[in-house]
Amino acid sequence: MKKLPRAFYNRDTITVAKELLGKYLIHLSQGVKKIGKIVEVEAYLGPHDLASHSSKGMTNRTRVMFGPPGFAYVYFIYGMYYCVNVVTEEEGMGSAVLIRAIEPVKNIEGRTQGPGLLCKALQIDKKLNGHDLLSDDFYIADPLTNEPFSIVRKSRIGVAYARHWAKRLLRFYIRGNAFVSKS
DNA sequence: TGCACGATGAAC
DNA sequence: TTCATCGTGCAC
Repeated sequence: MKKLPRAFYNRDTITVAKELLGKYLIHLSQGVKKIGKIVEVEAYLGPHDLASHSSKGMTNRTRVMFGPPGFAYVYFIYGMYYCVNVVTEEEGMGSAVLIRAIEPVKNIEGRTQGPGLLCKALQIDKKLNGHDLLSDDFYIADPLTNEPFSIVRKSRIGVAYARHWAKRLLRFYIRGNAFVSKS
């Protein structure tokens, strides 16, 4: 499968978010190649986006978000789950796309509907924070066959605190896909 | 040094 | 609607 090039990530965050739908997220863990198809994502635009972690500025936690595109930003939340993001746009922009759900393709056990669950199923944890997605053990690739689908655009989940930014339609998912976390 | 609060998920 | 559970950011 063809790994997505750095240039794919170095573009407008909303464009990257939409184009990530249908792509394969691949993690080689303990010799096992786990593959999931991305079916739901959310765009986090940068420091001006009040729902984005980068709105706190560059801190020890958000450092990776402000780094170059095509790297993984993995954070720990609610004392029990990890969430994966893909850094987008030029270095310093603080923008990223949160992967919210995947459809199991290969070697996946457990549920994958939701950012916390998919990380658990793919065995993604803080060790992968700052990992290059052009590496050979954790990356995103084009699927072998592309099936057409339509995209649903909704507001993001769990960001009510972000005032008007909570209303922005920055969540995208594959219409009708059974593995989307919330319709 | 302490504390309030999540880009969640599951149970009640 | 509540709870589990802990790292982070910011107030003191």
